[in-house]
Amino acid sequence: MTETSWHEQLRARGYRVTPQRQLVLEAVKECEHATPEEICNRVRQTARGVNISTVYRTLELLEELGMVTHSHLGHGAPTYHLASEADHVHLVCRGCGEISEVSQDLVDNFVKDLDRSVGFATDVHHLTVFGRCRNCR
Amino acid sequence: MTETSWHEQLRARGYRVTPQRQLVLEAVKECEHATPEEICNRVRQTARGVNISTVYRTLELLEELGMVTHSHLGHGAPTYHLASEADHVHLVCRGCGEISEVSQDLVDNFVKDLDRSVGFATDVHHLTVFGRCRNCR
DNA sequence: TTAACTGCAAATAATTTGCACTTCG
DNA sequence: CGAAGTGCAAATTATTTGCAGTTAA
Repeated sequence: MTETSWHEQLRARGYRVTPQRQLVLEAVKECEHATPEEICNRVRQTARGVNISTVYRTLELLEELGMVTHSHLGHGAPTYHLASEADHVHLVCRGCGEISEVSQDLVDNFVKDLDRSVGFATDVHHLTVFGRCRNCR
Repeated sequence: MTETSWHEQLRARGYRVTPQRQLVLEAVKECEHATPEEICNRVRQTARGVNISTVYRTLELLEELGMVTHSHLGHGAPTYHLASEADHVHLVCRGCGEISEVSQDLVDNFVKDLDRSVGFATDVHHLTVFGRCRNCR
């Protein structure tokens, strides 16, 4: 999505382009897998800060617009990342806590099976698999 | 697991068998997919109540013993169920919110693929798939 | 008897909300 | 100008913790 296109997308829906929204989106781009808190801190490193409430409200909006998605990678807060870069599935190791990513190809068959057998359309972007990595099993 | 065997399992590890622990386990059995809060309320319908802290502490213990597991089925609190009945994977529909279950056979291939390609041992009991069900897609 | 357990109240963490003030368009 | 957005502080929700009193073994 180009810079101007998401601005227009916002305006078309009656939303406004504000510095806060631009900063939050920037922060999501820069630090993949960031919690709302982390995004807030990141933005605060710039001249202009943002309030944590605004971060939550903005992430909700950006998610509604389909620009970002979130995953639950552990017990704590969810992590956000660009939807356009969410072409992978997260593997979370319960042993060392490491988060790795595998390409979507690996889940294609699984997704097809779910569709065929129960008509379920999987949201692959939101798929997180818990278990143990090669080193910890 | 038999009634006595888990009592022994507790004692063998220096833990005690208390009425609260028995009641919480009962509640988990009775209401599948219950949050800690719901479990607490369930137990409170009996003569003896339990404190919510005790519910949390007990669930943690039972999970450590491998008797219960939990899933994150939505934004709220996690839901607990018997490990022995966790032979299924949860599908959560973003449209109607319905939670359905599919047998583990369906994910077998996926699990094998993950193992083969990256050596990851999937915890199938904890796998939750978000998406849209047949009616809502 | 005594270490483990529980209840209670207070602390923490994550998130949401009401409202007065600010700003984009 | 006026509706949309923001900051701030207070409210909520989910969970954890310290501690003094209780209980299983």
